[in-house]
Amino acid sequence: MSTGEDDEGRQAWLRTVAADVARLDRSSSAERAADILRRSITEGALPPGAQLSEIELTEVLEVSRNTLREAFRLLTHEGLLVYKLHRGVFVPELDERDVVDLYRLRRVLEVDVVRGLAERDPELPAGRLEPLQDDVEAAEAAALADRWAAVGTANMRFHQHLIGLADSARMDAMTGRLLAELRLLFHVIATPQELHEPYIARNRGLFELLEARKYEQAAADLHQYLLDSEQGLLDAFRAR
Amino acid sequence: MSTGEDDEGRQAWLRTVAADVARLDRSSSAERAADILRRSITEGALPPGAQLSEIELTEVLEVSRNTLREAFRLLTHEGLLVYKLHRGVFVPELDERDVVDLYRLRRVLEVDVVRGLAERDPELPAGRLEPLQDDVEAAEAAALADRWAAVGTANMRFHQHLIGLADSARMDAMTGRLLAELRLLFHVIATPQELHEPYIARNRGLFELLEARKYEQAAADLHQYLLDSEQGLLDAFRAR
DNA sequence: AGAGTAGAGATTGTTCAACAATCCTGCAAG
DNA sequence: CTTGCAGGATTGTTGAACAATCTCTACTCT
Repeated sequence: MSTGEDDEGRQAWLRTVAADVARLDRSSSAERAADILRRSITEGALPPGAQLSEIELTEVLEVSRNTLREAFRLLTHEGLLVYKLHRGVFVPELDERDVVDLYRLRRVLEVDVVRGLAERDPELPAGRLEPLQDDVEAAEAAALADRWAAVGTANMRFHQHLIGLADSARMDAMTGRLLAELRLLFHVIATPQELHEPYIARNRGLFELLEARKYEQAAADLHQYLLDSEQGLLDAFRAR
Repeated sequence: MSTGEDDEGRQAWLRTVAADVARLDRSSSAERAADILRRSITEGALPPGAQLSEIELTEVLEVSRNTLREAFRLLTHEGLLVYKLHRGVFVPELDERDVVDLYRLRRVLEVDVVRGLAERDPELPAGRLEPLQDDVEAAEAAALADRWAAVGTANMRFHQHLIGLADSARMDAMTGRLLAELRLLFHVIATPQELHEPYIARNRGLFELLEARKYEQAAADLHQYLLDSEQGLLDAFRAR
């Protein structure tokens, strides 16, 4: 390995490796258990209101009670579980006020990210929008296959990647939480198709505006997009 | 207690009591330990970079290792500690990029809250600004007594209460985290006076604008306020 | 019959002791 | 100066035990 090569590329490579390493030595037991539970919750196997028995789960997940409780704590702070003292952990039951709260934050964060792109457009490396494109196409493909849960997932990832453009670790973390909670809300909806379908095309529209660097219009569109999405969720909620 | 009294006051009272009860049956051990550690960290007794030994702390805090680890998890998700697998927990060392990241979020959230006040001004109950006034006065009093750490605390509370005006549980939680991390940054600053002093008057100015319902101007002021504050922190950082 | 209550059983909160897995230190060898 | 290898220290995880609290049933009293 020669010493005088370009520093920027080397730095980028170092970060990639560091990220890989960090992914490898995941604190295993507790986080592995949390991963499994997280999927069960976001995919709806554990519906809102369900209680998670410690004894039962120690057997299923094959971890000790202490480790399981650490997994609970992890998920608690992601908003996917709530603790009730001396009564156990439950999958939270979100209501319409949570919808309003979540969408308010989504609007603030996402719209700001898109607006902020205008200022730092020059320094934005090429190919930065690729993850967004992949998500759009994944959603379209899933829709054709009538897999509406997968459509919802792809749409979520689209927004997560959108926030990712801001290069803010804290925004990423917050968005992860917000979207996880949103998933919780989706499970009370009977017909996921009409909930997700309209936003496949709108995501593509948004992506194309970003690609064309029309950031201000993209921000305006996104704002209305999120208002509509919120309204749709509220309607579905009241009709349940 | 008569039955026909005004409902709004009663609702408010019920919430107060509920909050008190919730505070009482705090999951005790783990959260109590976390409280102590939190104060030690935010007050600087545990400086950034310090490692927290499990054995040592079990003796000091008089809790078991398992409970202590749960306290660690709590603080980890507040951003006040970081886990390094098989190496222990550490007080994080934030750098200039974190300053930029934190302030970006502060600007987005706080400015949006103030802007949002314009729309819901009518439904805003009287006395809602009182906590802000208290914080302003506390800061002024602490400054007169040359207690600059207390000034910093009061200024922090001012912003926390400002966010509180939005009635968003998630914004409150996020702000709590952001401000806690900010406190971490303050400890690398040698002279807290020049860092906090300018913002006593600016907080009062902001409060008066809010009281006068000049929300748009308040938002603009706050935006610049936070830009200046960020710059001050960055300068102090580079001069360390 | 219905309301209130006491107690049994189940679940969570917390502790302790032990062992496995990993990291850090210092030292020797190349 | 780097590499490889003990040995000691620290963390990760487990299982069992006991205390504290909740829930539900059955009973008593009016």
